[in-house]
Amino acid sequence: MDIASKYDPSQTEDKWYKYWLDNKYFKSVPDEREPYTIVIPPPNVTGVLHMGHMLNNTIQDILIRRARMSGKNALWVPGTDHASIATEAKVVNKLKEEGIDKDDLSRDEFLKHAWEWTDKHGGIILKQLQKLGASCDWDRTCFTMDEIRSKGVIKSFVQLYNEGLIYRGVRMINWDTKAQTAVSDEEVIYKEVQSKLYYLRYKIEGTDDEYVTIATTRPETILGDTAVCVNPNDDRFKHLKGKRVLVPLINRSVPIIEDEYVDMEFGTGCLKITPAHDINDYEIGMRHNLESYDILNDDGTMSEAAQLYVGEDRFEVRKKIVEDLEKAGNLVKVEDYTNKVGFSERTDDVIEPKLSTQWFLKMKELSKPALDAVMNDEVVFHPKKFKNVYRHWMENVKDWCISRQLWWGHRIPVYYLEDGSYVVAETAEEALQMAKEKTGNQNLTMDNLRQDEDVLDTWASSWLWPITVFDGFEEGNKDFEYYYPTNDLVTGHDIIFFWVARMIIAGYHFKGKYPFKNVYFTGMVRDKLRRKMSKSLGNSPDPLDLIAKYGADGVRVGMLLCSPAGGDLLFDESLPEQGRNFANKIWNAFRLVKGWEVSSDIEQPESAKQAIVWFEQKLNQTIALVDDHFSKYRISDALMAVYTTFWQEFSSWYLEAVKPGYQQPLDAETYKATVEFFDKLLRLLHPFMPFITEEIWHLLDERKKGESIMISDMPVATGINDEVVEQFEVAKEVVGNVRTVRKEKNLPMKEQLTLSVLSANGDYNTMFDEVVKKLANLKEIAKVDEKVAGAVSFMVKTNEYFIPMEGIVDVEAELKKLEEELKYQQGFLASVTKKLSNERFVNNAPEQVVAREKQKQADAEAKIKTLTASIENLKK
RNA sequence: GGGCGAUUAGCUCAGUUGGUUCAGAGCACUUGGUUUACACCCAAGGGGUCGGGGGUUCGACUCCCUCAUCGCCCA
Repeated sequence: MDIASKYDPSQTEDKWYKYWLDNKYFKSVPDEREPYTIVIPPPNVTGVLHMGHMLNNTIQDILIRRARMSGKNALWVPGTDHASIATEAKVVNKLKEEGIDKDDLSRDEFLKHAWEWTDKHGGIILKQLQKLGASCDWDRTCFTMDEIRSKGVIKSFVQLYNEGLIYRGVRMINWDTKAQTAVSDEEVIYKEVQSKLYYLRYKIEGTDDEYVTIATTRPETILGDTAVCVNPNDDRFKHLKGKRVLVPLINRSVPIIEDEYVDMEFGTGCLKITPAHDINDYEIGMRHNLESYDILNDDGTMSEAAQLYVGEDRFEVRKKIVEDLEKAGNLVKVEDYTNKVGFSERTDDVIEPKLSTQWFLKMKELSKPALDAVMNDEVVFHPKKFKNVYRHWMENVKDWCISRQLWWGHRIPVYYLEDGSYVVAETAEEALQMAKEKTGNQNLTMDNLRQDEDVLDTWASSWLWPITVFDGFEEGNKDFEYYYPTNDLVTGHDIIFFWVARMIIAGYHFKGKYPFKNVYFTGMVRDKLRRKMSKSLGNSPDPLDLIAKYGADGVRVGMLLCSPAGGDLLFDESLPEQGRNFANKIWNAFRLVKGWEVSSDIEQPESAKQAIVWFEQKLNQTIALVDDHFSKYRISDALMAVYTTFWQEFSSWYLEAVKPGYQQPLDAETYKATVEFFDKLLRLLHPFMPFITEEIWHLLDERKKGESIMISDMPVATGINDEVVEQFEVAKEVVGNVRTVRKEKNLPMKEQLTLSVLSANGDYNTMFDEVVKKLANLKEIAKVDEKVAGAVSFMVKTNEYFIPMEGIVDVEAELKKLEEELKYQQGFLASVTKKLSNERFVNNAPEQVVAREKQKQADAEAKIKTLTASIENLKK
């Protein structure tokens, strides 16, 4: 058989993905098996795949494939998110490029454009996931704005409203002037910026030349000032009590008030109060019954209430007003200042705190069960450290502003009557019925009702995701009953509040049960310089290019090799390269095995028998280790365990040990065992590297039509004999020592040597002698009763080994080596003896530990005896 | 300003209830090796006072305090 010496992923990946799809292996329907479910964190419908998705979905696929091979009914539900503000912004931009202004469109016209855009670009990202090998049940693909999901969102709103948890109110919210909508606290990103601190003086009313000086970073907001505030404990301002000052330029008379909120150390100790445009000022305003002037329009220009600069942009006004204040003699000084300013996560607009009428969800009571669930590990976080972060947020949770002044989203199911009152209903028809009952007027028609213009926050649909993907708001839904709660959620820790916390809240509130049992938080993918990967920095490789270059398996391995749960992953192309190299290693191991001529006429060599005895145990040990890692969600460690087992143990030790001589056939028994080992290793590897394992699995042995490694059984450990594994480690050490001697003494590998062994306590174990002979290229291993003269020696455990050198032994070098070893052993013995002569150690330490120390002591003593004798011998 | 976390080999990180002279892995590096699966390879090797200081303990990379540096989240 002619097999290429390099593995070529492009020849296999699409082929096998199609095969899996054709055979419907990803599909899941409820049956008698135990379910294992993951719901995908839905990517933005118009988004493109980035490295974060790669990491995330690789992990999900690994979990799903492993569960599927372990006898579970595994279901991975895919889908996309309508991403209200992000998508709307994209559509607005696209229309602008076409010369269309959103303001000129009706709601319906705009939505038509948005749907067209969604249909065109939506789902590209899911196609990209298929390249990665994602084994999602694509027939179940959901969209947060499709019919079923929308119905669930509306139902949940109505329910929460009826429970008294949703209210409408005027509150200070975060206003995005670009998107012209409110955004939630979580959508505001605080960034440090270089700005100026302006010191402005306000004339005290009724005086000619007395002033108070305040400091502000936002001088344009003085037009909305309704007070100046000092700390009541501040002696400097006692004389101002009860007086009033005049706001510069507009000469509005405002009171001087006292509030402990004011930091006496900051600025001048005098604070201007603008209740309409600062959250703290707002609260002070509430306490002191201050007036409030909203000086900004929704687009960020000055409003009529500002009196001056009406219609001009807030940042332009900032420059102008400083000049005007200077002219008017109110500007005292300007200092450089670094402060933190809130920016919109989506539009990067500077957020304006603004008073606005919005819909809110009361969170305090709602979050209680969700907080408890995580604290007592009913929902388990991996890694645990995120429990603290979660608790902190949940204990300080604020009401959630759920309305957005956008069109792309779920329209709020609130219907206003002409008198300003409203009804809340799932449909317009129901709303009309309720309105009729409410007013007693049976003649009302739809025309008398006006639905709220706003839509809901995107997360108000995604927080229901684990429920709505199974249509869980329908009573008695079989799918929901079978698959819910789901098992694992895999997501970035950056959306712990946006999404994870709220899903848990929704799970308990609507279904009385957690939505998922485990949460695996991935880190952020960063570049080598620890910068977040982003489009604007251009530091993110295109995942599809990477797949083309290194293969999906290679990229998957690369993502995982360096991604502990919750820790950031510093991405570098050397990672997928390492993954690709590993794939090639597997390929060549296969090439070797497949290239052997197999004969049932020859006897199985003793060395092969021994190697098989060992590897069977070694493999068992690895299987158990991998199980253990998975049970603790140490997925990188699990991969590393299989990686080293395949590369070091299987390829470098086992295959070398059973390999026949050049152009010699292999006996049938060894071949059979080798193929079985290979098969098990492939199955262990399959969740990590689905494509190459499927390819080789089919080439390795006869397979029936429709068979696949992805539905084969995950190997299970069947009792490990540690003694065998340990003994082989000794054999490895002997081989390694012989190799070192060869190198040091320039003995070619081809030259057969004789190894003599002197066993101190007669416990020399011959279990793997034949393997040692083969791998070290030895004529024989001879047992001797006394030291061999004129030989190079080394020790493994308490046995001393000799390689005769026929007169070319460098006595000085040998002596030096032995004396170094002796010194080390003496130091070791000293430390052990010290420990053992410490009564408190012997009395306090566990028995096992003491016994181990005693064994160490005995071994060291034996070694020292041997070494001393050898040195004496050499000196003769 | 509040909180969380990190600091271990040149780099990225493990080190799982404190117990082998336990300081480890991968990559990188050095040296040697190719007619006999793979140079995307094989073999051998160098390299760290576990951020500094203090404490608890028979025993500390591991627990406590403190300082320094860095990162993240929140206001």
